[in-house]
Amino acid sequence: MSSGSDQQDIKREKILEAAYQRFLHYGYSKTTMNEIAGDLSLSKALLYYYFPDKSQLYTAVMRKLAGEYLDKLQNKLNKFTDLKEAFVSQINTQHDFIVKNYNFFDFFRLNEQNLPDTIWEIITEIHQAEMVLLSAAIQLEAEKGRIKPVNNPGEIVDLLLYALHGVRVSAVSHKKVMFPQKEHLDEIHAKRLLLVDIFVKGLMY
Amino acid sequence: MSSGSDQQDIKREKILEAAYQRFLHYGYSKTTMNEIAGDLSLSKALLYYYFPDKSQLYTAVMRKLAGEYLDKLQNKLNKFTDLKEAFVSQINTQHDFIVKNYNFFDFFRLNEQNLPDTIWEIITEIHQAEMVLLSAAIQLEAEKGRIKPVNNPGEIVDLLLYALHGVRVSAVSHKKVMFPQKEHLDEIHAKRLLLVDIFVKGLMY
DNA sequence: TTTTGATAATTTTGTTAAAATAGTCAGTTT
DNA sequence: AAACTGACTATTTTAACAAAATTATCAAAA
Repeated sequence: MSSGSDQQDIKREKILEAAYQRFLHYGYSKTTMNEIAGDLSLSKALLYYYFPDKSQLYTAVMRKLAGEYLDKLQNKLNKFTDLKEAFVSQINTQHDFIVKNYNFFDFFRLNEQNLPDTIWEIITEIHQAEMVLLSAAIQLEAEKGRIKPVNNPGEIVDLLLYALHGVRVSAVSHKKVMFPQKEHLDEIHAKRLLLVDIFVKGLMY
Repeated sequence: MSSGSDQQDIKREKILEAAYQRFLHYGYSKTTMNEIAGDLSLSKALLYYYFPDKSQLYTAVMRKLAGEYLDKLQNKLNKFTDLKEAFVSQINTQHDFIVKNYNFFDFFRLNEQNLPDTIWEIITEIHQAEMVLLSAAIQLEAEKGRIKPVNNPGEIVDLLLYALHGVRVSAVSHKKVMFPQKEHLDEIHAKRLLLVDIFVKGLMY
């Protein structure tokens, strides 16, 4: 990382920030490279000096957000006292993250099926980081004897994360896909808390 | 239902069957009304005598399938001995149903976002029927004192069904949407069994 | 009442041209 | 040399249109 000069890193950050604001307000497809350059009073060509193309600029922003998200998650998980608390932290942190950056993910809602591979890589990275953190939490809880011994914590975490992912808004607007509507986020959040509650009890003796 | 003559009903059934075969092999968009008519050596116009339009023909087939699915589910759920068994029945029956009719749902995979309302109505009907059956199972189990008393069984069933719905194939092919790939169905099925196992335990004392 | 051939209406597909935007590069500035 | 730009090219998106395929209708026949 950061093989360039400090000056370069600072400019890179500025571009990232300007791009983030644009993507957050207008989404990927309604943001042009010209506009981002204009916001910074730079030429478009300079953007290409710092980033190979538009999608990799978007990806870089996404990567930054992911880093911030994981940092926050890690901080919270450093001081959990029981497993449920750990899972709840995950849900809450993710909820806040989604709410805050909702419009940024327009890109996801539109492309749905065929997101670029780089995006999937980041999603996978996040998923794996969560796996590590939460698996450790399970392990610890098992060692303390508060839940049944688990031979494969990763499998359990994986299952829970996917189950949580599936918790979408109920019958009325059954028409759900991978990305929920903004109005439903709180309802989803509540359901997830309930699921975690039941799930954790299911892991106990 | 069936306000027409027996003859009419028989013909209707034949059309439904021919349409089902076509949809199963080629999916909705690659099936033309001419082809269905051709399979039965009828004129296309006759299809419109029996069904108002193509999408309602598809819907009628779907409705029939849904009926068969729910019948099977109801039969199994009539003789469950504990709650886990009931949930497992649901998973198994649904799994068989999806495997058998996989190609029929091409329509779903393609349209994804904007399925016609009639389709959503059927999905909602199925969901509600499942809710009734499984809620009753929970109620019964609670009365027998095998799980904690539940003030709102529907909420629990709803949660489980959505959680199960979210159980998709893991990290590698993270690229999943509402409809899983055929090769992954068995893996998903196994995960769902595990989830039900934990979930049911979580409902116990 | 059931069925059809002929025909109308609509949707899909393919073509093209224009506009918008992404992306490149020779050359200038610091 | 590193940071930067204006002018350029390449690619993608959009709109307009015609042709083809398909859905849907209907008057008349069986």
